[in-house]
Amino acid sequence: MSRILVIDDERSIRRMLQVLLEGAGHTMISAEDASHGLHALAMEKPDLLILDLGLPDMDGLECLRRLREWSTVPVLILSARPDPADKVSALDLGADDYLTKPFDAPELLARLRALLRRVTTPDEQPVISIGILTIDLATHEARVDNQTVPLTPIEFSLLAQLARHAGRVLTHAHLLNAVWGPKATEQSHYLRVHFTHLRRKLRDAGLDAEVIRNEPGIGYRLMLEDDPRT
Amino acid sequence: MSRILVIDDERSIRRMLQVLLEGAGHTMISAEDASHGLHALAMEKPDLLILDLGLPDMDGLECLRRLREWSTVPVLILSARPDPADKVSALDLGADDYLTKPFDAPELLARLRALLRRVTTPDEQPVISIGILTIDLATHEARVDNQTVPLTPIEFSLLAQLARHAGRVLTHAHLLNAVWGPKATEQSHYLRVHFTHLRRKLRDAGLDAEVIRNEPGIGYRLMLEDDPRT
DNA sequence: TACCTTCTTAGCGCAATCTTAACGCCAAAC
DNA sequence: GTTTGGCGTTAAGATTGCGCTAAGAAGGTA
Repeated sequence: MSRILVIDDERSIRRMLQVLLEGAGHTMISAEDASHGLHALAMEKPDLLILDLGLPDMDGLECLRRLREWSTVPVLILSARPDPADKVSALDLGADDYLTKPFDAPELLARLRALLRRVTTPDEQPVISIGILTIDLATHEARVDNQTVPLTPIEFSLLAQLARHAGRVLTHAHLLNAVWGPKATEQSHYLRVHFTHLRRKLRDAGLDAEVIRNEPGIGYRLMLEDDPRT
Repeated sequence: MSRILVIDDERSIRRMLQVLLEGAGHTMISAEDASHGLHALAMEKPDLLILDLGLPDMDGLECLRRLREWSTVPVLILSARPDPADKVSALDLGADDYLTKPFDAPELLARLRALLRRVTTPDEQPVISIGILTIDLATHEARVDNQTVPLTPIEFSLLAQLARHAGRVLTHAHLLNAVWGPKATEQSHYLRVHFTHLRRKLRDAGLDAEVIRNEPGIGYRLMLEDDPRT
């Protein structure tokens, strides 16, 4: 998901954050003091910085001030001091959020998500790419070879459902529920008709229609790669 | 400095925030329940929203979810419940920060400054140009070939909405919220009528009316270039 | 008051899309 | 070898969504 730099001198905290962040799908880079941290920030260009204020070689606030002279990376401060005045100085020096130790792990992750969401540019939309097929959830566009395939609303949402869980089988009931609502979970013939249309349009656009595969009696799946196990 | 909307049902809190915010140089707008708050958000377009989760007419999280369907305003949550799980849900529904009552006034102000600093992006240009069409958000003027096109307020704000997100599909609900407010999210026939008028005026001014394209069942989009597919 | 602009509401026709039904195919089960 | 259930395909109504027009309603101004 995102690359996160942690500057903290305590090995145990770094360990704990590593488990936490990688468990959430992020990549973690770490540094154990301010000078290495600033160097890593310049070299690695992470998406976000978690900064402990209690560093051995430099005051944490000073570190923050220096990096803000040239970097706009979002910064979440970790600190053992719960004094509100500390929070105010850190936030005014350019920090984006401030958590006091001990912190609640799910809350930390949620605050990271909030920061990353705010920072990722709005045109960096959720786009799913599978081979030459790309599905843009925000603009409701499906492209093959960068050529837009005109899909109807139902066709698009079927494809989007499959793409969201690419490679896995989605049951008839799941697809019907997601596209037509809970009242249609029995109408599996809808799927046969609309998948015919969808496959035809994808084939006309130059895509191997085998990418949408049927699992008899179960449902449908979108193949991730050309995986020629019959 | 900034215009801040406060949605809170307690008069005493609103009073206190008023003193606090205006003392810091901001302008405060307030609403005492969710429905008035959503209305004020659509009408006043504040720079930031402070939302209390304990509202009389609607669950605060529901209110947040609704406004996030069409607004990207930064939101700071105020809540009496310190449960971390509440924080996680609110942050994941689109909140940017979360403070529990009672809060420290200077910390609140600092967190507001941090949010506003992060959000006030210099890239919101007052003039948007797409081909021979230019839209001046400051003077509320639309020009084709440097010739002013006389638009009514609703027509202009529809066009401005599309232009702000040129190339992307804006859903019916998004447009209706942005132009008419949250009470009109179902009245999609408004869009048909006013887009007819808008397209006619643009066509009379010499612009290809195809620049405003309909995505059936979804919404409308402003085409970026002449993209003669189909 | 009268006039003018703008917005709201209703209704019509058309085209795109969806639903429904019917038919043939295939593979597994009997 | 026959039957049966699930699937793909096609085509015909039925429905929906859209563009458009026009007639009130509302609000502002002289």
